[in-house]
Amino acid sequence: METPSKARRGGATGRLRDARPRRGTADLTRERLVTAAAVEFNRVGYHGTDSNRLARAAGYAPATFYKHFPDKRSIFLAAYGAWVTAEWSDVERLVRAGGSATAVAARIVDAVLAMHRRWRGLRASLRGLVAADAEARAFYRRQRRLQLQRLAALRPAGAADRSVDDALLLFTLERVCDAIADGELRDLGVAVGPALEQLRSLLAAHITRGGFRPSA
Amino acid sequence: METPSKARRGGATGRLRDARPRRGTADLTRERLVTAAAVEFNRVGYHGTDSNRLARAAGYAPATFYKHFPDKRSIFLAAYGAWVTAEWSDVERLVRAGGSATAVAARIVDAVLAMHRRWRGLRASLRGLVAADAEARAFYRRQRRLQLQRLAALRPAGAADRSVDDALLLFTLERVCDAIADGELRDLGVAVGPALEQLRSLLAAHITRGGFRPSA
Amino acid sequence: METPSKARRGGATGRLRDARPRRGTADLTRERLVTAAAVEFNRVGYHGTDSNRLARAAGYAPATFYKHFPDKRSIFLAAYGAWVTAEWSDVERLVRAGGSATAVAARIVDAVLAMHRRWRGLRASLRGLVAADAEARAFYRRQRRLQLQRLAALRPAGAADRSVDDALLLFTLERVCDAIADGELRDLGVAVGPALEQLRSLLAAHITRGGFRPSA
Amino acid sequence: METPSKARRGGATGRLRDARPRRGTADLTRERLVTAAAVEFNRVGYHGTDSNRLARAAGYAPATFYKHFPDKRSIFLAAYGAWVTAEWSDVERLVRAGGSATAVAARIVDAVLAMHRRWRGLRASLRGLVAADAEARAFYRRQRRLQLQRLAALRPAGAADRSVDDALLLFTLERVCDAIADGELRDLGVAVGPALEQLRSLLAAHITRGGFRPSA
DNA sequence: CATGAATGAGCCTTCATTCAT
DNA sequence: AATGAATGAAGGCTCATTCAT
Repeated sequence: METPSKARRGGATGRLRDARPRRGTADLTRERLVTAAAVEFNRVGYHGTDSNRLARAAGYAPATFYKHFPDKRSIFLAAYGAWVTAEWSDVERLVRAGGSATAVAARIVDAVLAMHRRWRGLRASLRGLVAADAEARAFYRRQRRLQLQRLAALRPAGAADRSVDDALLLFTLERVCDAIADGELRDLGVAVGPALEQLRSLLAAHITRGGFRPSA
Repeated sequence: METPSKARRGGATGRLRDARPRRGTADLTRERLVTAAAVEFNRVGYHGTDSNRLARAAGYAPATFYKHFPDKRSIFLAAYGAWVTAEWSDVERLVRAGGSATAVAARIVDAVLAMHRRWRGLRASLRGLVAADAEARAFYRRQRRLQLQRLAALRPAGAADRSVDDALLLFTLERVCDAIADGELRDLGVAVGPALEQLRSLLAAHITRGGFRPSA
Repeated sequence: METPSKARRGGATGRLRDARPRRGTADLTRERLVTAAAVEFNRVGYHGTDSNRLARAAGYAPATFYKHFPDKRSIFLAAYGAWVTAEWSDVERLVRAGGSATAVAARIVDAVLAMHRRWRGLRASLRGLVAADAEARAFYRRQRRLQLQRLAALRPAGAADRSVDDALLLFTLERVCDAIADGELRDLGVAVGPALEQLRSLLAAHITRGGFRPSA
Repeated sequence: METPSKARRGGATGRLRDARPRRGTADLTRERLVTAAAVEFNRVGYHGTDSNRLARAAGYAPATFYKHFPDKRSIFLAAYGAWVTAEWSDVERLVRAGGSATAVAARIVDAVLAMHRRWRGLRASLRGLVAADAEARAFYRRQRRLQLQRLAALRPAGAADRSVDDALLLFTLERVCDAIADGELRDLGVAVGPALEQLRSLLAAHITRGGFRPSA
């Protein structure tokens, strides 16, 4: 909803020259802005850049930015939304790929950790913004509720409600992956390998218990 | 209450114990600044105030702030440091008070949660700053290492090393208390009571296992 | 005259040649800023104004200043650079106008003195800045080297090198004109007329000796 | 008048301990302040320090500074006054030492250049302040008039007035020594040796012409 | 659709200076 | 005589945001 991640290339005005990405469709422009912003935020943090630079990073002028987003926070949340979407696409793909609970769990944990590592700057900024800004906080929690729904959707139709366990699982997974990605665990002298292993078995147990796929 | 700089001129009759002496010692001023800043940060967040306002909130002029702190981040970290110290004084007092592992655990969890609730704004700002600022991050992790040491000091002299478990305990305790204090759990539809109960038994088990008091 | 930002809204009837167009080109804005700054510095000195006032004096808001100059020193040096350019345009024009060495010398001295008188505040600030600031000093000396080159360029192609004499001449001319413009000579009881006469014959002799024009 | 350079040591309150220079006579304190300020100004320039630091450099508290000087400018001018006095003591001593005009001239030029070299930071600040501040300018010119009087006093009683030549001489000597001390000449590619030689013969000629000593 | 020059509010910081002791 | 904590005015600079084209 917030993040148009579908590729759209052809519809530009057939001009061949003019290297700069000007005069595309509104959606294409918006997408470029979000993508560039995600990279920028990840690199220097939310407060480490400004809307003029974000626009320039995507190849546009400052005012163009405000044609597509009401403010800086808004594009950040769009970037985060896209990030969550991408992460869940990964997860759902891995679930669909099938295999034993242990195998699926391991793949998911690895994928999630990879996403947290690659985008740890973005995620750190997210935590900062969520801490400081009510609207960002609301958006963040809305995203998490959506995640719970996606998780529930993975289960058979008539399965019992497991939202509490799901929540704690999400919560733990996210927090520990952040801690590993940021080097927080290492700084405390806690070995990463065992912690990861624990995450994997936690997830495997969860799958086995409630099983979030109808069939193997 | 705001700034008592006027309205107190005439009464310079050699009174010794006057209320709020303006020309106090440097230490007293610093302490006042930190205290006022903690309240202010807790109320409006790190980015919600500025050094001039912090000074005024303590009853001083802008320049006074910079006589005591090199910058805004610095006073924030001082405030957080004081907060951690206060929390641990509580914890250590409760440990010394004695009682069954269950009783001690319950008291500690309640005290920690109370501190997180009372100062949830401060803690949210801390997370934001830690996410954005390398020096704040370093300070934060140094504080946590100190906490591990304090925790270890509570155990009998020759006890085995349990730093990994300690770390995960601290981590969980802190994170869950933040989540409860911020209403994050509630927003996800997770009941607070059971979560708390789980925290208490986690801590009780930890005490029983490694026992952090020499005598029961 | 100060800041025409209000009171000019309605008349947007497609007039082409409007007075003082606000949204002009960057170059025009920059030029306006430099011009206004030169006047301002000349009037109240480098430390007598600030970047906000300089912007306002040119009819702009504070931030506009920083779109064109990184700092206050920078615009000052730009203003001084423009001043030097203007002075040398005068000098070169007078040289091209031709006449006897004596006549040319007299005209040049008069022109230079006029420039020093008109801009004595600017020049005094220059000396102050050069005394205090390493970068300003470097800029100033670079300017003087350029002057030496311009002077050399006035001579016939194969003429012998006279850079030492040129330097001393520039040096003397500048310093005495400053002293006269500032009233320094007068304050010492030294008559200005004779001093000027001496400058003129110094310059005339220099012209005759090395002759800085190919043809009389 | 402005600068008490006479040594005064004994009159302190006979205490032996207490390393800090507290509770001396007012004159002694003032002298310490001026001396420390001269060194400080010379090192970091007028705008490179502040009155608090000047006080600390002399071993006193900020308020003490203002017990002895009305403002920062004032102590700077006192320091400069002391500098001029010291320079002229040198010059007069060298004149009294006797010898040929050439020898005396050489010694004086060397002494003056040494003073300019040693205190080039102080002198640069002086030029900056004189450029910016009317009162500093007035003080500076008063000092130069005093110099003219001292110069005149070196001549036989009934000698003719030579104030114009004296002024130009002082002017040239000062300016060229500043230029050499600051490396300005060198930067223009002008050799220092010849320039100095020229200064010496200028001065020697001046001595011979008007002779500022009655007898050798 | 895109532009880019322009903005004004406001933050962080410094400094010359004072006052109660 | 000396202190040192305290000041308030102001200056340099940034940033999210807008407007006329």
